[in-house]
Amino acid sequence: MKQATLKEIAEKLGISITTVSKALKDYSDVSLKTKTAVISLAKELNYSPNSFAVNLRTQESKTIGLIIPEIVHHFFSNIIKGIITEAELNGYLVIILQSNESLELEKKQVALLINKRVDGILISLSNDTNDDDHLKAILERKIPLVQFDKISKLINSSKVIINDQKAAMNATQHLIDAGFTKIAYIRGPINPQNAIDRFIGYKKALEKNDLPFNSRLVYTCEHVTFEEGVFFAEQILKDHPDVEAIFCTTDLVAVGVLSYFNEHNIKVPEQIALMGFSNWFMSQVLTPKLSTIDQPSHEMGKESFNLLLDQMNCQRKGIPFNPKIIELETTVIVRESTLKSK
Amino acid sequence: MKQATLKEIAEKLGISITTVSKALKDYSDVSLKTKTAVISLAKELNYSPNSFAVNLRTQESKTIGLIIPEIVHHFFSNIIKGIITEAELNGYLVIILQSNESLELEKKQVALLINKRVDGILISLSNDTNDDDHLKAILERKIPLVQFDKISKLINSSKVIINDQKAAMNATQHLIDAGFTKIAYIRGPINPQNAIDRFIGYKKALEKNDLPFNSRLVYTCEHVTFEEGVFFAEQILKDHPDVEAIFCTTDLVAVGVLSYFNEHNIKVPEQIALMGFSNWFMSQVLTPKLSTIDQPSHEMGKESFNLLLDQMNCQRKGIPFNPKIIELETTVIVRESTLKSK
DNA sequence: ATCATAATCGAAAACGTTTTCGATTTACCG
DNA sequence: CGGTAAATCGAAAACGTTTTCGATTATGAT
Repeated sequence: MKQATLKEIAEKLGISITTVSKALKDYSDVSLKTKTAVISLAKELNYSPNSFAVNLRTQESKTIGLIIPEIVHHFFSNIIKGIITEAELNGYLVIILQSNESLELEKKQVALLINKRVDGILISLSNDTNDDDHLKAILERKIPLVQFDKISKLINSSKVIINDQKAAMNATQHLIDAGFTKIAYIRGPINPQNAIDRFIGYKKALEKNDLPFNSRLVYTCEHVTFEEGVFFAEQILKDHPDVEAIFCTTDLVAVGVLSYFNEHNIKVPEQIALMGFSNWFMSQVLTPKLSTIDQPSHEMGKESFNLLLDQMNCQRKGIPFNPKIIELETTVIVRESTLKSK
Repeated sequence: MKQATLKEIAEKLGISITTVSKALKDYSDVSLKTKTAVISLAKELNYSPNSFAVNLRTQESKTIGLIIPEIVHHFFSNIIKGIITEAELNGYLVIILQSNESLELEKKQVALLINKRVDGILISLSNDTNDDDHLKAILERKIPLVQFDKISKLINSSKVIINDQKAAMNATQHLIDAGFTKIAYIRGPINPQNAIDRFIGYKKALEKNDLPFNSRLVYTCEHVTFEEGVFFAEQILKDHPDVEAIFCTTDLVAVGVLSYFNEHNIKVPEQIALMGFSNWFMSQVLTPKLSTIDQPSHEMGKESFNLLLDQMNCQRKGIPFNPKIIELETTVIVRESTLKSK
């Protein structure tokens, strides 16, 4: 049972391919009679256009590429879900690639997507990324591009982000308000913009409250893993036995810290308070429940796709497009791990 | 900066398109001299073949489709990771769709992938799926197909699964060995084969140990959520105050149960033991740590892709292909939630 | 019957590649 | 120098669609 083509329909009906094509696309210069004949035969033969041919002819594939550092990650998988559901609603399919936090792989994947001639690219940069050339290549080819979450400020594309500085400030302020003054910070890697911004937010909150900033209270993750959380928990205790609270760049690291504390009978928050970032599902089922910052991940995915869609539509119509930057709201989620009174 | 084509290269070199194409594909009937000339000019112009044209000509796109019930799910996102990394290594890209546990959407998505003419399809069925027609349509079109995890036995395709019956038997046996006899079971929905098999495994383990099977000890999830775990925890306590252990069809549900117990000061495992299934990451950081069954999710993704690859290769060469079924090993992970002695 | 207009259709080019097969050129040997 | 084999090249078809533009037919008014 081979796939039917326009040619077959045309031959069976004794008309031209052109007319069949036009009938199916409801052109006004086809008579009602032939239209209905074509449509019914097409249905009968279970015709559907050969997308390879359509792609070649129209120079677009209704397919976009998505490059993400890591899929097995509550925050990112939520974003993916937001993107692909929104894409499907708008007739687009999504090719997903995982850069594995490697710049090298990320560059290969960008090249791959350019060669595949996807209609647009969505990207969140890897922790390793300290270089723009591959993103510039996208812009040069005039391929619509949206960056989200981990972005490069220098690239003039649409972006969907949160205000990481403000969010980290709010988190730190919450700790201060809850009565903690000696607050250690486990920060993200040196490259990502959001790790930089969150660190600035932490510092600014201290300044604002006339608390001293001590760089020895800051620990830097390379890979942002559970294991690093465990490791730094021990380290912090050794370096600063009098630390009152720990703020982590992301929930996964906080869970590592908590795991170490639970293992060593250190009471959270009685002895040390703990604050995460991202509101992973698991943070609400831990003992104690983890205070954190909620990021609207699903919405971030949805907005990212819609910005890309806008740009792709402009592209098709030849209308100039001005990149937009969307900043989504975050909220402090207060749970048990930062409540001194308890 | 438009993309270079074979035609442009041919014109600049004063040779035919044919020769350019053959030179780039290292045909033996092109002289070394023209080969090097073509290759160097191609590199200079940054030539890469137009994939739309290649697809049309070769009738394949080096793209496969993946339909999965839910992305935000530790088990499934691990599978996805396994699939896309293995696919990329073999020169394939992956279009991911999420059926949202809905049969209707799953059918639409299968139709979408068929129309897109992907080279192959990987699918894990939704909980709603109690009907085969869309899968049959895939087979009829001779599109390579691999089912994994949640499969339909009636469809003659390759499959990658675990032995759910055995795994659930082992889990139940572990509970019995640990000294629990009155064991409630929170099972998965009625349709999925793996939910059926796990239930059978639970029953068989009871029989084997001459323990009575009581259908009132079995609770059925519709959506397999955290909330259902919470709900059934309360229900079970009400219905069977003397229950000794609860075995859950998946970790997420077990976490719901545990959450309810923690909230109501019911000690696990001292008062009631708790066993999950799937070994989600979070199960090891809960208090108490959750005993569970480990499923090799990453490997499941990898094997699934490789089975599909075998079939796609046979397809291309016209070699007949016999569907294979791979059964991966599971292991019981004993942690705190089932250790009576503690 | 004539002509203008509207309605309907189809030829053909184009998208860019791959591959078959025939044509041409070169090399070599007697 | 003639002839054969080997080396090198290119014309053309094919993949299936979309769209332009010219051709044909039908319609209606005069």
